[in-house]
Amino acid sequence: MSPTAQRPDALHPGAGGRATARPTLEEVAALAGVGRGTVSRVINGSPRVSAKAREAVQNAIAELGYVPNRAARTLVTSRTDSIALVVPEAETRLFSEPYFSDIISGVSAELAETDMQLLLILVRNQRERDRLSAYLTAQRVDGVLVVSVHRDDPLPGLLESLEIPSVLAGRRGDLEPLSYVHADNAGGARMAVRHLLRRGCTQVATLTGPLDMEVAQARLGGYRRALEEAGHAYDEDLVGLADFTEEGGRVAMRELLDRRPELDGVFCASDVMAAGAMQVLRAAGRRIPDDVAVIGFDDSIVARHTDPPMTSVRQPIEEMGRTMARLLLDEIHERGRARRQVVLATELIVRDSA
Amino acid sequence: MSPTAQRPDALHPGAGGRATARPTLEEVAALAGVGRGTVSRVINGSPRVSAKAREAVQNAIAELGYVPNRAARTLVTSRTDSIALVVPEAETRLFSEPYFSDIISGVSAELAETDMQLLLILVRNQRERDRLSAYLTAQRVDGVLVVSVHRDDPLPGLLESLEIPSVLAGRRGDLEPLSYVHADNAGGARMAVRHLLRRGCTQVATLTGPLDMEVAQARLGGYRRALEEAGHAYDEDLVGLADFTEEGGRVAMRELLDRRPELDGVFCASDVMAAGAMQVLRAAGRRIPDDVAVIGFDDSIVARHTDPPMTSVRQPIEEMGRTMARLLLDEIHERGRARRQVVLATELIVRDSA
DNA sequence: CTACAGTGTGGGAGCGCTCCCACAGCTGGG
DNA sequence: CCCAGCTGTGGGAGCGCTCCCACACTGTAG
Repeated sequence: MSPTAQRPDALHPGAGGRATARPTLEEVAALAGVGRGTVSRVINGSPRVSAKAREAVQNAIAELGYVPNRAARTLVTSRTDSIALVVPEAETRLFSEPYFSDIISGVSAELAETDMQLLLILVRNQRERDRLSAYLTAQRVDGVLVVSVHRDDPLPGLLESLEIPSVLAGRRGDLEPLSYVHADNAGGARMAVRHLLRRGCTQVATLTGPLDMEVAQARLGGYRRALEEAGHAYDEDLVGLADFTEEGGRVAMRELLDRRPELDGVFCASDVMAAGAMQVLRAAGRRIPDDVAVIGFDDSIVARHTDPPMTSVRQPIEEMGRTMARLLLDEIHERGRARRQVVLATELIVRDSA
Repeated sequence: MSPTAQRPDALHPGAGGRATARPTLEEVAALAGVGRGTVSRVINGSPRVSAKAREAVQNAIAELGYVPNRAARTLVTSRTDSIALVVPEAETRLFSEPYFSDIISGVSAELAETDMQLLLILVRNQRERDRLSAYLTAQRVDGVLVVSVHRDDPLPGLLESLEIPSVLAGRRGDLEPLSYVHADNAGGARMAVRHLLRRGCTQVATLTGPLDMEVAQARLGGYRRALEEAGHAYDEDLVGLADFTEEGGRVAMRELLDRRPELDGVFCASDVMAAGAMQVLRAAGRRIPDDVAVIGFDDSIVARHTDPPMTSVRQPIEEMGRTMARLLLDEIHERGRARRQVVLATELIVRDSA
């Protein structure tokens, strides 16, 4: 314990040592020799302050290590300077896992510049859903991000009627009134199927997600469109209804093989479904990609580790998070601005499975 | 718009229709025919209230749909009723991804019973680290959870000196003064290596994580201990230093094969390293598990999808999150209670790679 | 009958801000 | 010369709570 030993104490340079009470606006004002109002104006960036006063205040703030008390500010402005990221828990498990952390990472990156706080709210049952309603009604956040939506999810409706600024990842349907950001699911699917056709597949099947989700619908739509553009008739027997999960992919793939043993390509609406499908195909003695080419969706971590490594459609998830945050901040600051929609491009990552 | 059309409006049953301003304590008091103090006592569960008054207040609260204003409460109590989950971003990428969501899921589950809010703070560079310091010093949270720690991470030291209740996932070293929760890394590693020995391996190598992390050290320690217990000398040539990543695993595995071509088992301190190692082994013409048996750590999603599916050590991550939250709440409510440590058991999930 | 604990209660003070009104000082036009 | 009209400024009021003091109103002991 030498006197020069550095201690992580660097935050009260002015104060004479131990952690005293936090300085208030009034103390800053006293030190700067101005009134409370002037200090407040400086902090909030008002132009109506003389250069001299502004400098005095800034020095005082630095000297005291002043940080505004958020609660006091919230009490009078009824802004909270915080937004909620709501995750319907059921979805988290379905989506490829990195999705979740990447969205958060993007949102957080965008928020880092502001002094907004990010509140995380997982909703896993009706009770928690009710709590969330009460929470939102009590105006405890300035805005809401929703990570994934089912067609019949009541949450977006609630947000709409409460008129809370909000942005969804994905949408409920074509005419989603709330702002949302999503990847070009249809385009990605179309790109994948075209890739299969180009490499010579003539019997291209698909494994879908749960069709009460717009993402699943959109990916199926892209599949269908690519086939039709290439002059193939849409054949329902080539469509395997599944649920984004590995086990669902296995089951649907088996049925598909029974119905259409001659199929030579499969576009899967998620990587884990594709992984399941690949297991089934291999068990059935099909070589990948020679007998059957397989493409997944998400470009998640499993895509790199299947055997062979999987060709997959990548969506810019972190960018989606960033965009969501940006839209939300806009909506919060310019109340009543029109809702906005953003579609981000997807990309085909070609590996060895197709 | 029929008059009976249901609107999601159920939260102001007493109010005569449109969203009016939120009711205050005072209005509740007026309606219940009591004073402000009595209402406050009822809300905060004080015993010094007559049954009659309590009932009147509860009715008034229900009728008005009253929800206390958090900011006002915070202003006077200087409790914030929120805790921060801090994620040093660099780590997130290293750890197998589900780790992150599972910890959050556990924490959130535990918090659901309380009215604590969960704040998420990602720290990815020095600037954000500074902001966090200011944030914590300004007492904007009642407690802090830290998701993963390096030996030289300054954050735990800061938390210690600010005396903020905090719980770490993992620890810096043997004598970690802060509360922490971690999996039995050493035990899991030992279990894995014993499994390899039991199946007949005689030359068991290991791939380590970065040794400035205690987890990596502990897993290496478990490896060493199992070998010594079985009467094998510790052989440095069988230890490949890596960094938890897939590429790191590949590089270290190649070196290991050069040094000790006769090795017949590898314990890897993470699944993704094991996946990288398996690629290298296969490329070198080794059959898994017949020529070389491989075990990973984390039992993450990749473990199920490698070829062959990987035997791996599972840690109870969600349970870790839950426990962290529980310890933190205790520490917040009983200020100055002794720091606590919790170690949770790991489990060997046997698949086909060993 | 007075004294005196012990309950339950009302309401003032005050947490640290922002908002806004009043006012001082300084132009410049009539 | 006065009176607008600008800046820039100080400080009162008040946001919605909790804390705590003072004050009934009981009941029991002296």
